[in-house]
Amino acid sequence: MRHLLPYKYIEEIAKAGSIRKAAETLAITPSALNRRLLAIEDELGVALFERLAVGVRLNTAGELLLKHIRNQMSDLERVKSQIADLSGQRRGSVAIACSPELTGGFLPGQVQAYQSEFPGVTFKINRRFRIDIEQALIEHQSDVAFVFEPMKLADFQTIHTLPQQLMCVMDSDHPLANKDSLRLYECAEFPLLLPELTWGIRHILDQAAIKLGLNLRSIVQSDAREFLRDYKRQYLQLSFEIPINANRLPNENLVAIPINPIDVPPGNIFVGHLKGRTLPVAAARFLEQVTNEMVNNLELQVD
Amino acid sequence: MRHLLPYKYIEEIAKAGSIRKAAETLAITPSALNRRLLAIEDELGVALFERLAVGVRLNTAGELLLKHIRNQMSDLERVKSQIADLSGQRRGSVAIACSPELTGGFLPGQVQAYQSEFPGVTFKINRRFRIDIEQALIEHQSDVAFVFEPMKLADFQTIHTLPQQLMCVMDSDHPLANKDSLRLYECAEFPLLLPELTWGIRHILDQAAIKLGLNLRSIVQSDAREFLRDYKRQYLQLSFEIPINANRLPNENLVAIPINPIDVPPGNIFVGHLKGRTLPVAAARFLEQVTNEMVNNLELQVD
DNA sequence: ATAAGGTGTTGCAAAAAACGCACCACGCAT
DNA sequence: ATGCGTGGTGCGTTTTTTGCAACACCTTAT
Repeated sequence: MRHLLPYKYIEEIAKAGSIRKAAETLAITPSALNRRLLAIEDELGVALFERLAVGVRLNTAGELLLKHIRNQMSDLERVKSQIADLSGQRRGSVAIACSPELTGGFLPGQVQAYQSEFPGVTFKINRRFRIDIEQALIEHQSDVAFVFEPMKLADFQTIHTLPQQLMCVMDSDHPLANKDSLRLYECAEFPLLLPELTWGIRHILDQAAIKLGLNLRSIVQSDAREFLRDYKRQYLQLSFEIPINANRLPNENLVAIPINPIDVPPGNIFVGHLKGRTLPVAAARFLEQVTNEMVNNLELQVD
Repeated sequence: MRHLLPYKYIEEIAKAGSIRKAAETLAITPSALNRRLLAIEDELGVALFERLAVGVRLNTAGELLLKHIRNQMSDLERVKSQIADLSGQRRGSVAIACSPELTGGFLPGQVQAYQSEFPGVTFKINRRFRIDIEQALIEHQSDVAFVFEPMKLADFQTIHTLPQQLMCVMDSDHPLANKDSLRLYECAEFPLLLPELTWGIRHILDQAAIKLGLNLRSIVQSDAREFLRDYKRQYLQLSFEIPINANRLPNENLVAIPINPIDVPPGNIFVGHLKGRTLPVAAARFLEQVTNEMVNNLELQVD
């Protein structure tokens, strides 16, 4: 939409923190961009940016307007998606923010299932830590979010929650491999493969360890899921997973055993979107599909 | 805001039902307006209007977009009001839709009180029947609404309700004037001054009369409050009022006596705005003031 | 201190977009 | 058939926007 180009300009200037840099990415001259900004500020009667020697920075008024701009642009996308939908075609783009715990297995399968039915819909999946996910929604970088143990829920509209009891993953010939359930102190006696502090799994484990007075010895710590997956276990090392991934273990020699809920309370996967927002058709339908799948197929697995 | 002129154009075309007529009120050539419309439709990839021989009419897609446009414009007004507010100045415009029962007395006093504190704020008061008020909110013609006995509340966000027991108004030397409370059959024996069917007061009275099997004899029926006010009572005529107006009777010779709630249940004044909308600062503050006044001063009067 | 490199801003001429006018094709009522 | 109204279009003109260059200012490195 050409007519709300000024909005895009403001957004870009705010992001770049400099008119000249923004002008470069917008492929126009700094002078032209500057004049448009001045024109808008003149119309509004207030400055939107404060001018620094090194560039510009959003004003309070600017922040207010920028929020409106983002809302407005997203809402226009939603309208366009609705319009496309009523002519029979299902098009659009779904931007997903998800915890690193959820990048594999279930979610890709759901995206694939949706896309096989509606090939016109494109997806963008962004891996975000639990502390960053809400911000991604606020900035309208993502339409929907799948978070394991979110930090905040202030601007988060929860659609569905799925409890996940932590599981311990080990080689099938591990001393603990025959148990039905594990206490945390049993795990603590072995070297561990732990994710970074930014992960929800790690957060739950750390809190439990503090409560129980245990010391978890981390041998290898990584924020790359693939690394932990392909790393060959040795010295009886243990790692941890959540049930939604447990039936898709990378190696057939591995087993996953649930940890006793007395030691480690179950975490929750939160599914939702930005509060107060009406989602585009494609995103809403996808969310519907996923929550249905969770209710019908995943919650039964817990039994 | 010059840059969303296209939105204004679409809105005007939809209202006028013809490009040429819209062009006239917009003070541009039909050709220019037409080309802008075509450009927008081209950008969206869909027609927004269906072309008839006598003009144009909104498409389904057009209705969708128009709703977005109205939302967007209102929200921009809100942002502008917020921006003005944080620079200390309280400016803006408050558009009020209110039932004819509420045009006098209380509401003008409230507007006056607010305006004496914030002279920069302008007001628009639109008298609307109970059946039309919600539509006025939906079309963003009004920011806030004061309705006596609303018809629908589907898109209405209620902020406050104030119960109003109907009162009967008569000359101070009327045979009924000494009573503390009136039964409806007592009133039915005298000629009545009734408002139109579109009024909430009339609706309540009619329903009560049907339930009790009474026949209310209307001598003068009018939808103009001023007429009923200035009309000189004769032949022992009675009229009806709600308590919020009862202490501002136009004539000192008149008295207002409550009707027994057994016969006529109390009606309600609903105060609120469009559901899902964030009001501009001025409108929100005004609403705050009015509801405070209602809670602190009016509800006590009932005792 | 001085020079260099960055920032936002502004005159001015060129380019682009929007506009008004006249005109066309079409549908409907007289 | 004949007006009269409608939306759409080609073309010259006007208005707006853009790009270029230069300016004034500040920060940072020399």
